[in-house]
Amino acid sequence: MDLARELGVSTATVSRALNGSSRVRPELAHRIREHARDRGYIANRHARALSSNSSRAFVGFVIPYVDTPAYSAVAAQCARLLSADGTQMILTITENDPRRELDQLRDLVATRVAGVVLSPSTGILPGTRELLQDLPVVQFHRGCGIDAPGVFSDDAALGDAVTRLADLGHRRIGYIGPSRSISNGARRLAAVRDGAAAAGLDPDALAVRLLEPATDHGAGAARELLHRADRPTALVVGGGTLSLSVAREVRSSGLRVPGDLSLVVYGDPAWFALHDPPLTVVSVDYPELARRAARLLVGRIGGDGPADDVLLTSELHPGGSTGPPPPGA
Amino acid sequence: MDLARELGVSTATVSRALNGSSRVRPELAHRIREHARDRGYIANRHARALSSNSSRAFVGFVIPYVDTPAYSAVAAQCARLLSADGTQMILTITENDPRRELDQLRDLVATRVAGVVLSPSTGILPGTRELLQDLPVVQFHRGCGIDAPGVFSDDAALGDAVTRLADLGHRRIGYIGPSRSISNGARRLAAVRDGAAAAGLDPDALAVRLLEPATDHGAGAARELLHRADRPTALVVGGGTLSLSVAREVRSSGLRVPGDLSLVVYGDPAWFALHDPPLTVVSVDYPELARRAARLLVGRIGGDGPADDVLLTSELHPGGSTGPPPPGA
DNA sequence: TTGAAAGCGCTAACAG
DNA sequence: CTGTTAGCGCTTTCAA
Repeated sequence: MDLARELGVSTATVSRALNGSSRVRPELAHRIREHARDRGYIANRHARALSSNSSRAFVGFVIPYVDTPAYSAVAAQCARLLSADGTQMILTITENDPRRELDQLRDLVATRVAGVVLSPSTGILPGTRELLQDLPVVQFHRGCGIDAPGVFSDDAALGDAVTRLADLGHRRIGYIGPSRSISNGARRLAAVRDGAAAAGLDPDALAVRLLEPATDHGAGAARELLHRADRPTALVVGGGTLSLSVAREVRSSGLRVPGDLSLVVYGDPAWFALHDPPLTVVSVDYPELARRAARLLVGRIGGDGPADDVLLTSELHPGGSTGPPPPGA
Repeated sequence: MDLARELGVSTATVSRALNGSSRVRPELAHRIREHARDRGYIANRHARALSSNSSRAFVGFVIPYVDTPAYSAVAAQCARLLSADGTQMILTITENDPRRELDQLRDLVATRVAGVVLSPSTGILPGTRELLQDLPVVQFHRGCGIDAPGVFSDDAALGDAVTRLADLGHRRIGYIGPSRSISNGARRLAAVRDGAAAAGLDPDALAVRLLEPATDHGAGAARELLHRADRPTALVVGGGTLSLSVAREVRSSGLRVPGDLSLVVYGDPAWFALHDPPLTVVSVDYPELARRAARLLVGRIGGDGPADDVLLTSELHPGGSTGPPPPGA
């Protein structure tokens, strides 16, 4: 209104000029924009959102944690990509608590977000499911059973790792990974079992330890496995945070890697290269995962038809931590 | 309006009931809330923000990156703490680009955020400074010259590290850290120099290499230092990402740690414990940093008077990567 | 091409 | 305690 008054035009014209409508005389539009800039005018997004009820001004990004490479990399990328569109990303941490998840989702609906990127918590609530139904959603990293596309890692490289270990002669292979109650836990375990089967090993003969997220850091499971009489000659880990603690536990067990024990971990090869020898790592291209998620969300918001899941190929990044089993075993 | 009609009351009463005003008959209030819940009513935050012009519905969180432990941990904590208040955190990545920073800040002003947590980019723009003036701001990790409190690490442990190395007998100490153009780069260099001086060493005799953020990963600087005729017998690194690449470079140089070279890095001890021997690490309590930042911001928003900077004590986490210099040196 | 005016969904005086 | 009503700052018909 101020601008309109000062320039002797109507608010409608100002609005049109500022929004780049072609239905205003270019010269006038230019003058208005100039004046707005000089005055340091910044349009109120709330008013805008309230008025034109359809906008992609905000999206939600709902994840269990962010202080983990997987999530932080993707959060960063998404915020970056979306901001280019003028879309603001509201970051929300569930800590894997279904109750929080629901509350936060409700808050996001309250700000009428255009869509949501979601990495669901473990025990997703019915109310949450309901909210999600009338919202463009992209699942990411983990899935819950809702009808929305998602971007995931195929985690096939975990299977490759097992196959390769079996080919090296390992017969007692251990696997420590996230619980099956998370979708990616189930997927990773399946990959590992497939890998064993592919090499002619009985999947049920694997020494498997599945852990609830953030409950335990895997050190206990590793210790237990490594102190058994028939301890595995190779250990595969299916989670980033788990990998760190398992690697530490292996170190403190005094076993030599790969002499006594072959070790394959999950996460960022750059960090696991600190280990001596550099660890063999199953990794995913997180920035790419993020790009796909962002693109998918934009598509959903844009009203594109039903989209397919994106399954990114995981990679087995060879290090020096795998070798033949020790002679005695 | 729907709720009001359906219950035969006015919108004002509904609003009051939903906002927990005491000026409505408890029984009625209860009935209204119940009905709202059943209908799945979720109040529009934009309308709310527009109407009651003062709200802490949104805050901005503006940082150069988030896929780095320092920032991701703090982002997570802040989002967590603020969401307890019903405040939504808009995450924004500048990539250390002043232009983006300004744009994003302008967008945040457009959504009338109650305040901003900011880790300024290197060459902050005048326009940015101006925007920041009439906004509750908390600086974090880095500072720019604006009049706003901040939370930082004191980085004094970097100085302790140098002192300790000098006490072990090291005379040629190298330092690789972030450029002085970032405030924490300057602070860390100062800490290192102080540490040298405290041990009776000439600060100017340190072999210092300062790097622009994200331009170079420190490997080059490390290589150069380690291949000099009078190569340092100890190396201190003043940045998390730098530490990783320097550690790798040291590894590939073939020098033994700490036999040939003592090494002190910066970051999360848990990760650097992967190295053999575990590296000595200068670390900061990031969750605590986040808590302080969140608390400070809430204070600012609440209109508390001028607040002081928070300087968190950094810690020297001893590993096995420091020892006396090699006999010959 | 421009203007007048009616909302968007809520809160907050101001009355009663 | 409750209702009426006037905005909050925009966008968007509908006319001109």
